[in-house]
Amino acid sequence: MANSDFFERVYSIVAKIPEGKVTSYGAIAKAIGAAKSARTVGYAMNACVKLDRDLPAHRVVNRIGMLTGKHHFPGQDTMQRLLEEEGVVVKDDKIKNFEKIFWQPPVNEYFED
DNA sequence: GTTTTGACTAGCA
DNA sequence: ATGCTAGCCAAAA
Repeated sequence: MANSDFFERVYSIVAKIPEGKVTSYGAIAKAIGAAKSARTVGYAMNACVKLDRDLPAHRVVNRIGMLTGKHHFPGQDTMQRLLEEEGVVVKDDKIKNFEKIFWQPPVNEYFED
């Protein structure tokens, strides 16, 4: 199917992140059946910007909820601003109540194999 | 082909 | 608790 590419799998999950919620690279990696590929997930996100994807990359942070990828956005504070616009509280480059607004991506059966 | 890189994570000092 | 090291995987050079 269209998700044959690793990037497409990542994009499929990221695109499903509810507004006002966030998730981690590791969670996404696990959801697509590549729990060890958390780094590669971030790699895909960097590529997604170049591809002009409408993915909510600002909702994806590392496992502790820190905005590690903020420097990759057009503006240095763009990521945080986008999050705050959705109601996500960000403090010192870290998401407040991270565990509260954490969104666990559903593991699609198509990704299991 | 091999090497480098990176928006990660878990473990250890 | 904070900081560093090593392991991990996929794409780009």
